[in-house]
Amino acid sequence: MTDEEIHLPHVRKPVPSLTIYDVARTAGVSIASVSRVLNGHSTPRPETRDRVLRAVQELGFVPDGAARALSSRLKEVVSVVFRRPRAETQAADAEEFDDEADSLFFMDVLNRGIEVAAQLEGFDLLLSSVDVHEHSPGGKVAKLAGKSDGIILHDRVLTPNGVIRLADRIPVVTLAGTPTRASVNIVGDNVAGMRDLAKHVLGDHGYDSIAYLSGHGDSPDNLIRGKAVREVAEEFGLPFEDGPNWSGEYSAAGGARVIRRLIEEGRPIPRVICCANDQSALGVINELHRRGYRVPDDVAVTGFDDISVARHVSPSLTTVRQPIERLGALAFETLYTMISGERPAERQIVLPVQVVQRSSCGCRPETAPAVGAPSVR
Amino acid sequence: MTDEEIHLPHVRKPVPSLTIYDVARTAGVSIASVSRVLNGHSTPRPETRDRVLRAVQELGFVPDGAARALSSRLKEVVSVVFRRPRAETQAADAEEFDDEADSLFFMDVLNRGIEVAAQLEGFDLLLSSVDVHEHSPGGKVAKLAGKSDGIILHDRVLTPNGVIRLADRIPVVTLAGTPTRASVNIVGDNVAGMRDLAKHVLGDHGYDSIAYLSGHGDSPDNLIRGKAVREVAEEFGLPFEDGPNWSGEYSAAGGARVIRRLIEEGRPIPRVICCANDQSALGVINELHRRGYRVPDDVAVTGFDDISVARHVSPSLTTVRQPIERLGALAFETLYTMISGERPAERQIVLPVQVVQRSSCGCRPETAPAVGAPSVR
DNA sequence: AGCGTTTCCGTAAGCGCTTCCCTGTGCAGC
DNA sequence: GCTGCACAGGGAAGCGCTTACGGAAACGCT
Repeated sequence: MTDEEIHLPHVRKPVPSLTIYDVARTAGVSIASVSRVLNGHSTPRPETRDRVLRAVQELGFVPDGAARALSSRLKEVVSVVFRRPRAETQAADAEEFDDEADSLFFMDVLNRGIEVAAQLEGFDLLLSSVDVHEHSPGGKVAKLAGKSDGIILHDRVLTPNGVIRLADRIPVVTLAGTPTRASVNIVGDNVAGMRDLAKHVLGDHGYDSIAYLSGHGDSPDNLIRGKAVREVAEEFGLPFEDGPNWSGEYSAAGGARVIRRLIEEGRPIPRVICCANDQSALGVINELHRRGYRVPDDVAVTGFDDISVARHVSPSLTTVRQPIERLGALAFETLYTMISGERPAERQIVLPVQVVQRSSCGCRPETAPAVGAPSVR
Repeated sequence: MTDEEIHLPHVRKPVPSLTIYDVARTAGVSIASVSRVLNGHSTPRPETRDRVLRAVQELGFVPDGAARALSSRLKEVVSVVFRRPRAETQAADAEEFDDEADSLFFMDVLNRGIEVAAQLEGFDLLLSSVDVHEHSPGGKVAKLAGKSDGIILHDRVLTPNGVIRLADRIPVVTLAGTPTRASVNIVGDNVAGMRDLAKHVLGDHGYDSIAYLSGHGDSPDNLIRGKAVREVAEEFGLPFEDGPNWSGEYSAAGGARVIRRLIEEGRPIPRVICCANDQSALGVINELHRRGYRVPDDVAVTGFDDISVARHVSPSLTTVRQPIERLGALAFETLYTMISGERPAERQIVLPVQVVQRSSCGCRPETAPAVGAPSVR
């Protein structure tokens, strides 16, 4: 008689999972009452209420989200879409993969901000990435539209036209993108932040040359930041560099690569390197150290974002703090009002940012109290 | 007569979004045929097929996920739940918040691994965090169960009993947790990894004392790692320290705090500090530098996980590489087989890890003037 | 007591899909 | 020309819930 699992036929749901009918039966009421109790509507009599709740408790009932969504026309889900560097986890070159992957750090924090804000309204996040080489991410994103009440698009997921088309079907908010007639864009104040930072290094420190190590070429944030640095350099009448040779792709490996090539080709290193984000600044600093350059004594380096490790490295990183989580939260909140049927007040919301002066620009001596910097070298 | 929107009563969906009926009408077929075409079932005639696809294209139709899920009993969604340090984004102390938040780095990478694997099967991730102070996360998690086909639980979300209760209703996989009779646990080989690492610093380098800077007290990973270090220390007959004074809470700030107190209280610093993860190791190293200690010359420090920044800091961090993304992918794959109705082969899957020797243990001279491979070893 | 209100709750109609079942058509075989 | 069969595709049921509607019960008032 020991015949466990002889050949049970690949079933979906062996247990026909309990429904609201089961609860109704157990409680001796109608399904309508169960629903009302569960949703706190139209205050049922306390006694009925108790009966239902007891039945729910006893059976361990959890209402099916799909059925609720279908019926109430609200899924309580918003999708978040971002671009991911590589298609496969099992990429051949794991090292390379990791390096690319770390450019996602910023997004992770952003997503967390969205998530926390969403929880407050009882919404959950449907997270989805599209491959950076995906030709038409439109299809994938459309599928998500079917699973959610609204969509938050990170940088560079869809073209402005794609965004418009999507936004006709479902509320859309973009992060660090560009606003369209149908979607709202949320962004940090790149111009003010980068200008302040550039003015600080050029003005306060008086360095005599500067470069912008760029992020992804098609990222609006990147373009704007680079332009800001250039403009400040011109205002100061100082030499400025950027372009294809200065493409750090937002990653530590990318930043290091730029420096490596620079040195190998014997080109001069500018006195200041303004990086598009913190990750690439980390790579730059590390590579400079490797080659025997001192930061900030020989070269000053700055970042952007103020990710948490920025203050835990030596030299600690001078950067521009973006209210990352707040950006995410605001994205959700905006989307939420759109889902509720209101039309958003503005097409774009710009959040203030703030220069954070640490050591890598030359502001603070590295090892404050004691022995000379044992860190760097 | 200019009475635009006199007082339209807060509608949900002004546009009664198109349905499969609209497509059917446009294509001149029945909804059954549309459904069949869309799902590739029972090969309809090419001509019909084209008509339908053209209609879909023309209208920009996207099937409603909730309706599909309700009908087909498959949501194509898995939930991922993790603990989040603080409740509110707008926490008063932003600095503090960030520090806590960076302990989430590991999870983000893990989640990415899950996500990529899920995409391969057409599944999406429903991301949800529970507050670390939440008393009974069971309710929140139960709600998620209603929205998904399976659940992946990070470290310390539910008690083993809670996991069992949940796993009776829906497939559950835990990450770095403990296996139960109904759920599967996926974990890196903490014991082997930590033992190898400890043997390396104690054996190969011959250091004479060691401490374990712990992570969260109730994290299984943390407990096991600490135990491994202790055992190796005992095998070598060397002094070992851990305990409440050595609680780094997995964060850079936590690691720094431990060192700060240690120094302020004038207690001796062990020759080696094995940290529970990379983040806290970063904090430790930074604080040691601040106080004038050299790493690895005065104190050797190691991490765990091999997050990407580990090789972009100076000194680069000796650590144990976990196949983080692979862990996540495996979690999904396992969950997927469970959702498909198969029972998992094992209650627990342990993935191999690997010691990565860099500078912070004393292995490599810091400023390598060389050009070549800055990578692993 | 009689009537109008209000409250509570059951009935049933969907929500937008998938899929079973069955009809209608075209075609091969006799 | 008739029967039998394969197959494309339509009708309709049903997934598990919310909610409009309306009946019954309970209450307040004259």
